[in-house]
Amino acid sequence: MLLSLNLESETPIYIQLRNKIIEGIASGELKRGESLPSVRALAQDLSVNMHTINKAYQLLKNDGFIQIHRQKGVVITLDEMPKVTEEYTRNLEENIRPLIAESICRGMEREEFLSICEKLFKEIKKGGGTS
Amino acid sequence: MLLSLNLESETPIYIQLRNKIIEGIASGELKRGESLPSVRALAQDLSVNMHTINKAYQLLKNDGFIQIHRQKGVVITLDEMPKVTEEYTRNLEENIRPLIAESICRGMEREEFLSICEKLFKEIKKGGGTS
Amino acid sequence: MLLSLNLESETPIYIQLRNKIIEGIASGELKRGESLPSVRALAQDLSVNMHTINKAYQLLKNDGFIQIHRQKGVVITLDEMPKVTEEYTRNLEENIRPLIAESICRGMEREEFLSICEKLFKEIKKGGGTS
Amino acid sequence: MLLSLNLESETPIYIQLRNKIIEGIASGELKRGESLPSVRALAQDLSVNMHTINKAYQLLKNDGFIQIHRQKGVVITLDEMPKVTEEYTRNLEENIRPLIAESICRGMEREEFLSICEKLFKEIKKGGGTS
DNA sequence: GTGGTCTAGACCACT
DNA sequence: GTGGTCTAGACCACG
Repeated sequence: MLLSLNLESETPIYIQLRNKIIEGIASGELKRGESLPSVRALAQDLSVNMHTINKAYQLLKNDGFIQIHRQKGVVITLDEMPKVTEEYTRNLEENIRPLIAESICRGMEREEFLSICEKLFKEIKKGGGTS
Repeated sequence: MLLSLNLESETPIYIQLRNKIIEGIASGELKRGESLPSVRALAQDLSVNMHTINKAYQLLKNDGFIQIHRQKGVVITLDEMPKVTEEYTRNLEENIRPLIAESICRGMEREEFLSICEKLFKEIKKGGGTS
Repeated sequence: MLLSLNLESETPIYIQLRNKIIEGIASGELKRGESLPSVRALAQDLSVNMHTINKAYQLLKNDGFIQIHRQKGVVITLDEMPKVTEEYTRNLEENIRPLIAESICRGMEREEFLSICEKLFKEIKKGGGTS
Repeated sequence: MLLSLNLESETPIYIQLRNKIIEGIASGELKRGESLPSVRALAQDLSVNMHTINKAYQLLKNDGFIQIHRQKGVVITLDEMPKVTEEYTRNLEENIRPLIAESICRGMEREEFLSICEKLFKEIKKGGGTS
């Protein structure tokens, strides 16, 4: 799996990293039990600070996407994937809401918005998208 | 228009404010040419600092949602609202993409995601929503 | 002479006004000895504050473009027009310099810049341009 | 690169700063990818407030002249420099127009004006100029 | 009274 | 140590 970062982005690197890995899981590119590079290795690979990688991994672990074993290293969770909790949905809505509001202001039709979402669904499931 | 802020949120106050105002425009609660409170007045109202309000206003001005009028003060833009530009769409996709990816991981069906979007569309257009 | 103002512009109204009048003189639309509306009349016409008009007139008077008589009112100067002083040139250069610098950065050729200037010269002398 | 400010000038400090940096880019003194001092360092250097420097940097970032890089700090943009857009040209003309109008009033010949521009072009490209 | 500019100093997130 | 956010309070230009 290729991880590309945008160092000028406003999005913190560790969040970008988290998102890429989640996208990898979503696309099926990263399978349950598959192992991820060690903090050190990945840090060197991407030439970013170890702490940054660590932070991303901790986030993913706390959400239950990955497991960190002393010896086996970092692997995509073997347990169940996290579910759609009520909290998650609330959070999701809170994140989408302003995006929809702005789209409305700019005159985007509901259908257009939805079709963008559909497109992204397909793109991600196919493992497409480098962004 | 009632503006409520969440001071404990991770989202910076000025972003929250920006979003609320955009939502107000989207819902039709704020109409073209309608004036917004002065920087100082709003600051006192919300008990936050003048500069924080100003930052939100500057953002909105730069995006073309409001105008800072020499005489009338701050008003919702009388010119055309900003459009759906290519850049906006690109940005929008970049913002939605990780949300969709995570939803997929958590096993949310495409239909469910889309129906949440539809719900939000309705909610906003009706001027609903407390968030 | 039609004076149009842009109330959302960053340029203060009284400066805009000053500039318009100077442009009127440059184009020949306003001739030596011609009279300008009184402060009150113009203020009402443009629906701006009297102080604003006054400020513009004072600027023009101080630079020697107009004369303000108790009885005859405001007229384009009957004396000699102000000249190109050393101070004026220094000032002019200071104003153009950053514009040229930015143009260079953006890859504009010297010829293009000069031709824009030539175009403006013609436009103004013909009394063209509403901007 | 030596940055000198005029604290008594009417031009806000952050604009002066912006202009100096753009001039530095135009002259070639500041090259693509070259890094600028940190907000705090420059603030101390010039004995102005951090926020003032920041404002200048934000302006330059928004226009695409610099990037604020997560690791390297502030650098002259590595991407393409901003171009001569239609909007830029419109703006430029609006800025030059009153300067030309006044020059005409004062009896400056078109040739003289153009030769001043040419002189400035040369001066800037050579990295000259103290202003 | 309005926004624009500037200062001083604080805390936090990120690397 | 970096930029980002926020506060508090001051002065000025504009209308």
